[in-house]
Amino acid sequence: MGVFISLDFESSQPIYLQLIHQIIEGIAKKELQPGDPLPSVRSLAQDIGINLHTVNKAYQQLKQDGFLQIHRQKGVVIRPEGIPKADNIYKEQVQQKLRPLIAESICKDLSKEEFLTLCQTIYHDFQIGGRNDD
Amino acid sequence: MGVFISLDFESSQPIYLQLIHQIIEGIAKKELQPGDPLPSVRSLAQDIGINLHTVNKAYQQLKQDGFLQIHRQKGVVIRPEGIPKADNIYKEQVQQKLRPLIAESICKDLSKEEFLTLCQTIYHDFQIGGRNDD
DNA sequence: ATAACTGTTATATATAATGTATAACAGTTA
DNA sequence: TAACTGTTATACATTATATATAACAGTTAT
Repeated sequence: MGVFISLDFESSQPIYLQLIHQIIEGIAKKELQPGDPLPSVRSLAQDIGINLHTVNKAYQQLKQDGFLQIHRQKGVVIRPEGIPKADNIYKEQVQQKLRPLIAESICKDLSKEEFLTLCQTIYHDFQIGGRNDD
Repeated sequence: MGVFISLDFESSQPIYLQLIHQIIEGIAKKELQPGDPLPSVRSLAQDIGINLHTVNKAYQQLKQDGFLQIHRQKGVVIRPEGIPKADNIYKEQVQQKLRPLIAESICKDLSKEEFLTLCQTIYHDFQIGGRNDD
């Protein structure tokens, strides 16, 4: 089971945040599915050359956000019951994060249509095409 | 000209970042237009009860990003030539910021259509009061 | 039972980011 | 001259980030 984590140690973005995003992307791409095991804090830390506490910080936050389930003596797995669905509170949090990005884009004359196209491109990268099963 | 800055000192988000976002939102809403003056670092700092260096840090970054023009002995104004238009590099930066947000939304079963609707709502918020009919 | 493995906790250290506090400088304006 | 600009420098405190060890409590395989 290969580890598909790529970190940028030159980035101003904290390592534990990059780690969180990489794991979430793995889940979004269905490379990681509910029940799938993740490396132990020690093995993953050694594999990517960082401290086990940095890995643990990422795991703890992912657990807090409902992405992971952690058994003290067993191990770490993707939440078997699935990731908690988006509620209204989450949607507001998303909007709060989108706000500065959209404001800046408006200032720079990036049209709404272009912005939405940028979003669509990312969805395409994740190979999600607004699937309809009716 | 009063600048409506509202900061959340309890937030984990740095003050200078909140300040940057507020000013950019003001420009996006056309409340601040090219050539418009901004308060001096000292007066704005005193108005909102923070240090002048915190204001200066925000101003410097906004200058770096092309939003402000700063004359050493004159003052600070919204860039008279207008804000630099979005280029491909900027679009890639936007996508890089959108990526974790979209990945998380996919994990939480927020559909692409719902996500784009959230974006649309924000665009609608910025459109209010931005109507200039002549 | 021993050894190797889990997550967890504690302590300590180092560096950077953030924010404040003073002070001074150089130039402009009233 | 006095009051105002942005700018720079220094110092300090707090928090965030990251690492380094060490130990603990339970599991699992040998």
